[in-house]
Amino acid sequence: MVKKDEGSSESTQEKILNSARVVFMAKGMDGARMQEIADHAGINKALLHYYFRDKETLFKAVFSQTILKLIPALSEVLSSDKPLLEKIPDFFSVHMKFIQENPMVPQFVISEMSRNPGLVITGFMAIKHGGVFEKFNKAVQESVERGEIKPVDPTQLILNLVSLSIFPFVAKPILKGFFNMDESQYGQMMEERKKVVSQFVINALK
Amino acid sequence: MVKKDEGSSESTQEKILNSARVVFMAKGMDGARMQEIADHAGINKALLHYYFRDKETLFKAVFSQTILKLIPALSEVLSSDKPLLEKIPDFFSVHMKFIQENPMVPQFVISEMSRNPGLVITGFMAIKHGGVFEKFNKAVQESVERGEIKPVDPTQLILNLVSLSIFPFVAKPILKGFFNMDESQYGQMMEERKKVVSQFVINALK
DNA sequence: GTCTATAGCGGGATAGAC
DNA sequence: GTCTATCCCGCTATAGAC
Repeated sequence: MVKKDEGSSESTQEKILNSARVVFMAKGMDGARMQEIADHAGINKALLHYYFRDKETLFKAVFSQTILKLIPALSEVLSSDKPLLEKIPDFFSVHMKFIQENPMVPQFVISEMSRNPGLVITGFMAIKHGGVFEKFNKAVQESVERGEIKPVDPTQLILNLVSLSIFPFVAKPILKGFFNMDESQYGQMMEERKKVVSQFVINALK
Repeated sequence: MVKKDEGSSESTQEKILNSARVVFMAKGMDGARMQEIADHAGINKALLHYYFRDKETLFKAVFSQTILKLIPALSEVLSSDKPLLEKIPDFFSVHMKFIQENPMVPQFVISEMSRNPGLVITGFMAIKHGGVFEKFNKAVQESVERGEIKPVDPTQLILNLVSLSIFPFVAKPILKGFFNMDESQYGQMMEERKKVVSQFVINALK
């Protein structure tokens, strides 16, 4: 809708990818229009097809780029060398910061999952091969053995961490409407939430 | 794709709504095709438009029907008269059971939120006017005063409850792929989760 | 109420000049 | 590499017979 990149120093390819990211995230694969992406990039449709054969190709390029951005944020804290209980606040801090800076990503990933699960799964396999998960499993196990935390299934714990940090962003429009918050009140609540939720999880574990 | 309702005793209107629900949930508003809904209902496109003027009208009918199904499940436990700590397992049991029986609902709601936030927000206002939230607030406050639980922001607590129960369903394809689970293993994990997550929250509160 | 047939157009993709 | 012009299919929606 709005031209953004006129006269910038980005390459055309970069302009297209950035514009496509914005539009795909806002409208999803089906809702997005090649025309709108072209307009946003300040070029025409033909040139879009010159760089990316078709819509599907462009979408996949954007999607894998997005997933590759998400994964380091997910991995970073889980595989650090800190004791488990200190990882928790770090996890929420880093993870929620990433989502605040890329607010459309979780919703985008979740929405496109039902359209093309294979694409998403392939993307997330990258984490697995990094060994992040095994490392975290071991840290939990050792922490239990040292009596620092109650026995807990590491898989369920990760699910809890991710659930608690992602969901409130995904449900943002519902929350804002429901609690009658403006943007700054919502932001304040999410900021508060980083602390609240860390303490919540630590209490549950100790 | 598959005819389902031939010779059934449902009214045509019911057939349409049921088929539309299935197709819209699977493909979203943009991805759904009127032809597919017609096929699924065993009628033709023209008849679809006879009952529902256009696609938007049909979609809204399905959507509000869906929201109205979700809300009682959300409200039921929160506003019961049980002590707070007994509400927790009830909440997860009822809420997760609902989602298991209507697995596409959360993803549907989340996906369509970005397309039309107003529609979703209006739907959820029904809870507010039921006074469910105030009742829960009060229950938390009293429980804190009686020293049964640590002080906690009721809003954040609800967010925690909903996050913990909804997210693993929304992210189902990722989880199945990531942990390499088949359908029955996934189901078993979610069953296990009802207990695990109740205990997790109770530990965090006490 | 239910059907067949078709209008009408939005939008992805391509031809071809520069 | 970038443009204008256009094709053409898919899909919503409607006309009109029964």
